[in-house]
Amino acid sequence: MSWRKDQGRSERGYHHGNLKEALLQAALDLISKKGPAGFTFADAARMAGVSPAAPYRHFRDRDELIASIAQRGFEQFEQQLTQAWDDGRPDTVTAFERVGKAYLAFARQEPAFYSAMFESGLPPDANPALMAAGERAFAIIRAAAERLAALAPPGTPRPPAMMMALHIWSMSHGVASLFGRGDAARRKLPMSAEDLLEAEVLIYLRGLGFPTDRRPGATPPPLNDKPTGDKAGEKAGPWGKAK
Amino acid sequence: MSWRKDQGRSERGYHHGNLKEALLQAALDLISKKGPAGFTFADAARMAGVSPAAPYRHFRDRDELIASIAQRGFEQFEQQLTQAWDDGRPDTVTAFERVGKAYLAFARQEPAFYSAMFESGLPPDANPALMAAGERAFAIIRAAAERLAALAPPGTPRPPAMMMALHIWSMSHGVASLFGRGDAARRKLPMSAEDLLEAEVLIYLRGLGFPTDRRPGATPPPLNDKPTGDKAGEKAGPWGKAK
DNA sequence: CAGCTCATGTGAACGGCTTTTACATGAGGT
DNA sequence: ACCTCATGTAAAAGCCGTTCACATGAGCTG
Repeated sequence: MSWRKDQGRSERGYHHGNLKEALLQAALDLISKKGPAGFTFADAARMAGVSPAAPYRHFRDRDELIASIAQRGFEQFEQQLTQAWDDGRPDTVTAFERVGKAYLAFARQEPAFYSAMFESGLPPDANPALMAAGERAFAIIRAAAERLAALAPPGTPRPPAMMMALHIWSMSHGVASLFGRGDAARRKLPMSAEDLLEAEVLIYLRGLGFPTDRRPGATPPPLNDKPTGDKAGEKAGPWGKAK
Repeated sequence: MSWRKDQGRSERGYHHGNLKEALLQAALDLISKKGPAGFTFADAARMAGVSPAAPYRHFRDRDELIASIAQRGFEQFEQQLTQAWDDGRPDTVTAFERVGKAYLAFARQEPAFYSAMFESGLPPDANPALMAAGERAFAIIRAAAERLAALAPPGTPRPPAMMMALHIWSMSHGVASLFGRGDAARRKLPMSAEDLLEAEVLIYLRGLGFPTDRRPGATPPPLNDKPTGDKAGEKAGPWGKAK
């Protein structure tokens, strides 16, 4: 019984009672500390106070545990994105930018989930449920892009919503994985990852012809402006005072 | 001697003669097949035809081998980017887009290097040489952005080159890691990763005020156009016929 | 060429991990 | 009270990373 951690609150009998949940929780802790590679099945078992073989009653193998975590991550991710999108309130562009921020916030606040979702190296085709969860999360971005595309200024060609969604996703994921987590490759940045992503998305939207003026005192964007935002009052651009 | 692979061409004596190189090569093979997590030190030793302890004469531990590969990857990466950039010939915008393509091509053609560079989960601060190599590669993108920023159309605020470089990097990395490798999470895309990235960069540049017209018969972009490319002849936008 | 030295490779061993198998426990239904 | 089956344990096999004492022989020195 050397594996028995005495730290466990409640004395438990032969059966744990809630092992599956305990293992998922323990795995989350471990992954956030040591990355998905450093995480070991045995460690999770130890942390849950059971023998190294016990987890096999709940997960076929180590990969299935990680896949479960990734799936759960996508579900929480979907929730966060849904909440950020808030069905496009108060206006489409504002809500859209909020989605970008939520993406980054999730990567930062849930690095374990994020790692399991995007950096675990699992074959995505092997797990239909996992893939479906991922697609549901992406569907939020896709729906937001759809609404945004519908507002494309008249006179300009309407951008395909799917393409916009993929672009936004790649920007968010790129910023998140390169600069998003404290542990990850932190380079000296002239601005925060959040500001970086916000500027990127704004410039991109402007490239599509959306007006992106957002001064504090400004009236809400009419969304049917002239194709570009090049008019008086815009002198700083979407970036701040980056050196 | 059960580990001795008879497949080795030349019969060798007690000493391998070129073990370090052989290990790096073997590791590349293995990583491209099974990802950086699936790669094992012992496997590399087996493949090189030496005992499992031999690699320790050349690498402090497994992580150092992976770091060596990552470093080498950044060096090759820098070469490819430099070549693609070609000092901005024949014109800055064309060369800039070529850099984006080269980024993606590297991720696709050298998945093992790419994994080691960006997905190995190594602490970047622990290895100065590795970090330096990474920064040299990024410097190419940065230099290209610098040249591009200098050509910003007059009348618009000049975008900070560092920010542009970070944006381009994050787009490229985002597309590459989400859609770039055959093995990686391949979702059904309406267009290739290459086209996706190209459109993304073009839209972004247009958002900065650069003219991005690139029809086959068109004259080389004058680069001092009116702020936006919204003029006759532009009716399809940077995307193709995406559904 | 003889001899020395040290980089490089070997064998064996330790501890840890993953996974399997036979067995133990006890919660919940009959 | 009894049975059954999900859940947990113990033990073992096989792999890996890593270390250490020892073997080999390439290359220098004289």
